[in-house]
Amino acid sequence: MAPKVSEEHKEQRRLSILTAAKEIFTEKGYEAFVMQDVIEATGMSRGGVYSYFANKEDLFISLLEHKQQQSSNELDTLISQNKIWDTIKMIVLDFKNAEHSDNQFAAAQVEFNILSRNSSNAKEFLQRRYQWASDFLCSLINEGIKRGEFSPNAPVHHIARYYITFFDGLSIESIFLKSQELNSDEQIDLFLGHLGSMLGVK
Amino acid sequence: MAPKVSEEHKEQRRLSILTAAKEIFTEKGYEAFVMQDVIEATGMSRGGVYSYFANKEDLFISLLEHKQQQSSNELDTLISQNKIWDTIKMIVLDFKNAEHSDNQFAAAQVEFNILSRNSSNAKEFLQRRYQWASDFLCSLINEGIKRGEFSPNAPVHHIARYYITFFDGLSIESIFLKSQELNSDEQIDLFLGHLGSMLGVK
DNA sequence: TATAATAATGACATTGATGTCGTTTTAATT
DNA sequence: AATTAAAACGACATCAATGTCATTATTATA
Repeated sequence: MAPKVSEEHKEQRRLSILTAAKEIFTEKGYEAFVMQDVIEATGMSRGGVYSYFANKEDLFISLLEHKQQQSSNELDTLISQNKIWDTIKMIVLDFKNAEHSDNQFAAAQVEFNILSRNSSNAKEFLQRRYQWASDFLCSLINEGIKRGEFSPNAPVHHIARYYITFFDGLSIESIFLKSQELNSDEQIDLFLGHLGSMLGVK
Repeated sequence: MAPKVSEEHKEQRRLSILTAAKEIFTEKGYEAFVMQDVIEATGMSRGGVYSYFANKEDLFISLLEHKQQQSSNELDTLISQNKIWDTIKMIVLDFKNAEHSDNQFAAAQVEFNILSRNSSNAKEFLQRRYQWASDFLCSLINEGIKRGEFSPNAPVHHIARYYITFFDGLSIESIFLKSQELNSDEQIDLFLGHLGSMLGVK
């Protein structure tokens, strides 16, 4: 006559699956991840997990959406309190100091991008996500222009995409190279120089 | 008392497997490729194919080695007949005009890079290969310096790696985006500008 | 033409992951 | 305490791919 548990409880469950999944995706990457892992990690049953997420793809997309929501909020406050160029530098340099696990998860994401190219669901999601990232960067740059910090010498959306490309490239390579073989720090410095000159930072 | 067939014949067979495999890797990507595909495409038997290549990984690595040998020769003549900067521009701009299938194969390569991060065999191969590419670019730049074409404002090997990173990034993105969504042409132009300025082209 | 070495075949055992579904358990309501 | 809606369980059928190996076919030599 009544639902067995509260919405809250279900949300809790969902979250605990997502949390466990994130850890496993980070550790093993996307392809190697199997549902069994999440079943063991949460202690739930096969059917239980499947009642929350239809499959691995659904699980991963939900995870990305969840993360996106979080970081979106954080960024808003960051921007309101700092110069745009300082914010950008902060984000970029964060990549240098990122936890190993952050890089590992970024790798899993790249892997997902690639492996999902034949899934129309995932592809649509990825295109939206790319668009979102690109738009976000554009709006960041435009805000900088409005505030008089930048006068770019290339179309804003090209700069934004160049930015994304560079970090996608770095993400892949960090998968199979140690950061000193890759010279990622130095590459990031070079990139930051180019970014500054494209934006015409004053 | 005699081997059944000539070395030539075996080499021929090997080559025909590689050729078929390349086409399939291009079409389907690395992960989706299964040995059955190559068996059907060549008309050989399962055991036959396996007697030439131990598994998918072995097949793909052999394919890359074969390709590398080919392009290495082509490049040598290119360099001897042109200015280094013109050669570099040619290579970069080739990316713009590349056949769709070339991009597709590049995507399969990126996929291989990522999926093979837990295979020590493949990882070692990839590290060697990255080193080779990086060294090749370095020697290209150094030749340019010797000829008085360049005076770079950053360490040569950082420039080389930056180059590789950019194209790796572009390869990934071209997997799930059309080139006009990606603005790959414009990104390449931006990149070429940065490359020119890093190299101090005269 | 016989034979010996080996290339080529394809059926098969094995593995591992997936998603489903009939059953059992649980807890909110009466 | 009894009822009942639905949450959770886990055994299972299914599928797809892998690599092996006993058998068969082939061809260069004797």
